[in-house]
Amino acid sequence: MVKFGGISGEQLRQFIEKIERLEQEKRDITDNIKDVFTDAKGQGYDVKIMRQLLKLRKMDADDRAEQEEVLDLYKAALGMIPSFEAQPAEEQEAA
Amino acid sequence: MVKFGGISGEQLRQFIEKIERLEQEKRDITDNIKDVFTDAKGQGYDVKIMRQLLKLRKMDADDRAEQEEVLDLYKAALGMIPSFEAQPAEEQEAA
Amino acid sequence: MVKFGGISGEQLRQFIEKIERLEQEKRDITDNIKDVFTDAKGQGYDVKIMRQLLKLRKMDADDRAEQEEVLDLYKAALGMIPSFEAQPAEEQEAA
Amino acid sequence: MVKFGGISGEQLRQFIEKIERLEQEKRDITDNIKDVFTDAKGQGYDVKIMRQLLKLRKMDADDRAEQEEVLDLYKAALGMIPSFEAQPAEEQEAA
DNA sequence: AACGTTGAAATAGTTC
DNA sequence: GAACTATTTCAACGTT
Repeated sequence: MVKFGGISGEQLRQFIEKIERLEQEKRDITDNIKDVFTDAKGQGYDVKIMRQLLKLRKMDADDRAEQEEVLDLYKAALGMIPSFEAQPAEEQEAA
Repeated sequence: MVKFGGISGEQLRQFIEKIERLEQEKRDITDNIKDVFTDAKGQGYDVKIMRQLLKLRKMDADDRAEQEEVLDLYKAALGMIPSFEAQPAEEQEAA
Repeated sequence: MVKFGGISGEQLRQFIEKIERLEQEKRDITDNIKDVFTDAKGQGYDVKIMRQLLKLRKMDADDRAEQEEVLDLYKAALGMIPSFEAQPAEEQEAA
Repeated sequence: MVKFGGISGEQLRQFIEKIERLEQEKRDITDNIKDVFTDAKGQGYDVKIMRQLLKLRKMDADDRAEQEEVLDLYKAALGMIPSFEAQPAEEQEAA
């Protein structure tokens, strides 16, 4: 049921504005993060590697196992398919 | 179930190569676009302004329908709630 | 203290941990937003419509300045070229 | 008679519209690619792995060497920093 | 040619 | 589990 008029409109407005405030905070934090990366870069650190570090740290043991599983699957998929040599530009004759 | 070897590998290879072909086409088109810009520049046109023209026209063409849709919903949902103005930063004239 | 890199490793660690803290804050805020939606839903409001409201208000707030800027440029660049309409789907009033 | 009118406006319009046509073609191809992925998925293939295959095939030998170099660097960065254990949530046993 | 900026593509997460 | 949205990542572009 959608509420119209009176106190309900006021309530909705408060919800909306609260969310907008929170989203603004989120944006601020995103900017802060960007600043930290910029600082680190200025100190000679490689941002790309930093991102990899963060990603790795974010993974707990379970996720990491899964990740390796995916990697294995990928290797399996690649290695076991005879017609796949991972050379994008070359054709080989069918056996 | 992942398929290995035999006809399945062939099928996968065909999917992959099809995608590679399509991506190549995409790259070709990108190059064509670049060429058009180069031509236009050679004719004395300002590429930067051309890009903004394209952006504007895209907004006009793509977003207008969606925007109006959103607007309709907005009006329906909100138009009757007196305490809600929907223009966060601006005042409109009283009806 | 440490044999590799000394202060550098420490410094990197501080950058990383700072980012992790900020990302945690972001996640917290995301959760807060979710909670607000949940509350609003509990009060009978339609979350989907609320999202569209937010979207519209964002467009109003953020894009208006940029849009006008683009528009000015567009007018400048194009206004004098009679054969160029720039409103692909609509007619404008005759001058 | 203004100097910006006439044939110049026409020419600009042609450039713009040509680009718009090319961009549309690009979008069509993107859609085609999506369709191929959907087909492949329907045949039981894992889209994520397919993307990895494509990425790998895209890399020629040089790029792959560079990639491994990056990986090594990452390992170096990670392994040589004693304060980095890459287990964010766990305590490490004292040495 | 590195740099930051911006726009597109991919991934992850959420809802129905 | 399928679609939609949000977030993150990647690549192109102009700039210095």
